[in-house]
Amino acid sequence: MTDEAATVYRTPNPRGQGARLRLEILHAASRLVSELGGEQGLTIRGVARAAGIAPASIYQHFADKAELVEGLARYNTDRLALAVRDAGLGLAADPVAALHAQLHAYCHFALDNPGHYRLLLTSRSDARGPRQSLTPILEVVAETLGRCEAAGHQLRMPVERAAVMVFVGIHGRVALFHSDSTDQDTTRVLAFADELTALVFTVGG
Amino acid sequence: MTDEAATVYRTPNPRGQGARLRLEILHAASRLVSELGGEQGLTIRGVARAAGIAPASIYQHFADKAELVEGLARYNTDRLALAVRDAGLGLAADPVAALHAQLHAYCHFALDNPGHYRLLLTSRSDARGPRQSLTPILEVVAETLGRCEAAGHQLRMPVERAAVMVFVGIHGRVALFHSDSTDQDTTRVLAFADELTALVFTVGG
DNA sequence: TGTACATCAGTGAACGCGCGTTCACTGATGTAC
DNA sequence: TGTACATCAGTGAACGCGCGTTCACTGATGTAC
Repeated sequence: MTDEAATVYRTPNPRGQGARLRLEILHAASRLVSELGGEQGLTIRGVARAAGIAPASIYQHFADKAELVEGLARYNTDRLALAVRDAGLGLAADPVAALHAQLHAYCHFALDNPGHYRLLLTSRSDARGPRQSLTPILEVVAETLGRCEAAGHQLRMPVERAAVMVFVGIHGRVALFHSDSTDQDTTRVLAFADELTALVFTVGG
Repeated sequence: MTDEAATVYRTPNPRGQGARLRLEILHAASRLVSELGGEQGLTIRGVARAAGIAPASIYQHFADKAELVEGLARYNTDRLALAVRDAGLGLAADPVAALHAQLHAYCHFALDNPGHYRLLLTSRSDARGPRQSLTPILEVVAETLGRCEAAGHQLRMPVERAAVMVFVGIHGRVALFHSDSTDQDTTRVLAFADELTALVFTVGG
């Protein structure tokens, strides 16, 4: 019997380690969101199946489905923000390089995790919308742009506007990439990001 | 009994006019997509309720749910393409004005019909993706940009690239608008479109 | 050291629901003879 | 002009399904006395 294991009780986590299952659930849900390409079709029962547990077990860690989805969105927003921040770290000396690295990191996350990207832009967590959750990233970009300007790279508009410009444009490009299965050339998305970035400076580069 | 009417047969369309119901179904579904803000939650039974008919009646006009959704996407893509085309019509003398009018028309459609916009960008009609369906619009924009260039407004890049740039950027802005209930100032989206358009020219305007 | 008990991690079975789809039907209207 | 029949627009009732959620439970492990 190949699926005998499935009918057998999962060996419980040691006492006090119940929170481990919470992470396992989030991982399983993440996997599912990746496979499904979004929130649509994501079900409590499906997550339970993917995690190898009983559906009821999920309710020990999430009050309901909405809370699970919200937890998932938050989890992945944090991952994305970290990736962008980290990308600029060793490049304080060359702010333009840092800017490109950060934007490329953003693109890579979005391209490698279509389902999650869609989820964190779609999900309407009651209190804070996606804009709220993406604001930290915008601020990082704005700050880097500011350092570019200070280093003598003249902008065609105020720093904040430029940050929105670049960010929003890249978002559009990524969204189009996701919705068109024909256009699967990652490098073209990165090229677009570079090209758009060049536009906000008076001299491209 | 208030809902007596609901339990009564709809008076059938005259013979040969059965196709009318197809349109009524599409209209009802459109209304629903607007209310729901997207494809999610759109059901055959819900459409039937909204149209005041029996669920089974839908199958006379659409083979299954997928075909209904595809018909809906096509219907609205056509509406959008027409709106953009029309916006530039009386403005052959001033291509820059035509460009702005077209892009504003695009924004207005997207802002006024969030559900439809989401739908036509999300829906994966088996054969042609959204890119295919949006291509005509891109071509209209490219053509107008070409006329701008011919009229002496110098572009910072080839016409096709500029069209993609503007189009994709606006799409990003609109998408962000939709996903952030805080940011409901339509004029800012239009301003963004203008600002982005200015960027692809050597001198803004 | 023993034992009763509380706590913890996790489960099986059931609930009511709305869904997509199918099928044999109804009743009105046109057509052939 | 009458009548049998085909066609058309649309329907009611039922199907099987997977869903979210609840509830009383199981069995292991720690704690109090």
